Amino acid sequence: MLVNTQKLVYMENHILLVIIICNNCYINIKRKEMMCCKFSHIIRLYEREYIRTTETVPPPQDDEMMVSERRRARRETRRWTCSHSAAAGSTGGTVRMECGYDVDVEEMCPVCGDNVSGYHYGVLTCESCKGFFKRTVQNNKTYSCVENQQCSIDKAQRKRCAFCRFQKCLHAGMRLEAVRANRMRGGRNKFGPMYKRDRALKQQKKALIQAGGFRLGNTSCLNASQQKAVALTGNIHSVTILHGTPLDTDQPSSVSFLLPPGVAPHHCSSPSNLHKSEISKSCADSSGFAAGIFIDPYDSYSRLVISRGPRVPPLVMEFLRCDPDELQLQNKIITRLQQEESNCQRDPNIFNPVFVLVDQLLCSIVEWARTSIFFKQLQVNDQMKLLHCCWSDLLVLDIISKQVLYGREGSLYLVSWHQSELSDIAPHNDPAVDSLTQRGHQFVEKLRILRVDRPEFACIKFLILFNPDVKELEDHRFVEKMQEQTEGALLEYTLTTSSESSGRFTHLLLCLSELRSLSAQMEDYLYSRHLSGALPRNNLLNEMLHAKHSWT
DNA sequence: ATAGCCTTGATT
DNA sequence: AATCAAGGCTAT
Repeated sequence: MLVNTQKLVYMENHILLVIIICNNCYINIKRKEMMCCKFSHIIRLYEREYIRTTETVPPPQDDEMMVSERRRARRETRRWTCSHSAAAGSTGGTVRMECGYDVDVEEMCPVCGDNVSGYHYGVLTCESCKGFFKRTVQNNKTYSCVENQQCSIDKAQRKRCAFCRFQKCLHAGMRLEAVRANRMRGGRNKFGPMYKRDRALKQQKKALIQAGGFRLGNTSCLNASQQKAVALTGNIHSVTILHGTPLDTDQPSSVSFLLPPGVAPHHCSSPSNLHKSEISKSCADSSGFAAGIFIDPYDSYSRLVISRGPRVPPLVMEFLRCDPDELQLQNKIITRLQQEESNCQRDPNIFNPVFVLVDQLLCSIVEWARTSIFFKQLQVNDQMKLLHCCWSDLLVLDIISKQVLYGREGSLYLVSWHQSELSDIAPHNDPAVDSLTQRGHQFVEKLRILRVDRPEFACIKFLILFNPDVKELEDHRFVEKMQEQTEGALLEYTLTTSSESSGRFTHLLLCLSELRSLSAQMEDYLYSRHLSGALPRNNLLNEMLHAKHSWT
């Protein structure tokens, strides 16, 4: 396939990664055509830009390494403190504060506020509460409270009321079943994955706080209550994590059905269905960075922020910020459709607006991915592998989410100012298309009933994008970690918006499986059209189809 | 009884 | 081999 100048001029309005993806295909398919100098020039431009963007973003730190480093620091501090206090003849606790050990608010024991020493019986706690919980459970102790069972438990008073201390342990999430009946030493228990997930959640918060620090100058500008709020979010919840796409048609050759004026998006009643501009505004309201990071429920300003809607976890907020501006997207689609139509005036039969639309959506999806948080840190090879594997899932999700968020029943929302009747769009006799549109329609209805909102769609997009099952990734660990963090963020969000515990989260993951099945069907259909020569050549859709099938 | 440190052993 | 969350030991 030849790259012509017109195509490149057209594409420079879009994204350089599109060209890089084409580049990959050229390497695989027709290496000689890579020698096109204009093309190579743009590749170089992209590479320069890629290096520039990745160099400015610090890589996320390995959470396990951080935990082990912190522990080592604690151990050293403890030793230092002990020797120091022995020499000074004082108790360790106060000296520790003076020795310069960076007291991390996130390391406070949820029971007594002492420094945590690691995960114990399901929760990050201090050594003393670990021992207390163990003794209580192992020896079947029963306590009683001489007051009104509401004793305050802190480091100084934790010995005063064992009853309230134990209650607080249970309330913090410490698990009776983690104390071994057979008293076996060593080894690991079934809570390992839970600890891992909790670490991922904490790491996600840390990454965002660090990112916030870059913009704010220094995290030390947080006040005490803000820091405390950061520390208090993110307890482990006992959840079951389940691990577990269309509407393309043969069209009459005209874009007229897309162009008339008039219908504004609706179905945006939920506070979570904010458009990007609204999200930006909400972010600007909160220290110029992701709203919700520094929320303290006891602070009056934060209460004001909270009262506007559910607390959106910081990572979800970042995902929302990555969402492309819907209006700009629509303008691109219209411009491209008009452009393609005028290009095809001599031969109207070769112009198919739906394929142009799908191709343009694909371009936008790739642009979104390339500029998105974390994804842009990956090497280009990994970016391409991930996109080659998930483009159809993202495409279907994009179309489906538009129907759920902005569409009307019985209509197909394609651009904001016009909703076509399904019957206008799909006058066909192709059973494959019928099946796809029917499945797509049912799926949209299902998601409408579920009231899936923008933050959830944003998370699902990243869950699709960071797929650790993609083979031969150079940085598989990073992708895996991002998937975990995204899952954690989605879980956290659903827990704040839904009363049904982790049920909604599980439900959304099941929807994701359904989406993948739908997208596989769509891809098969598109590929069959591609083989029969019905798809226009020289576009991204073509490249994607080709790339995926040349891999598998 | 408490709590800081040590030992153990499955998992990575 | 390193990790780390269990249980164990023991000075207070």
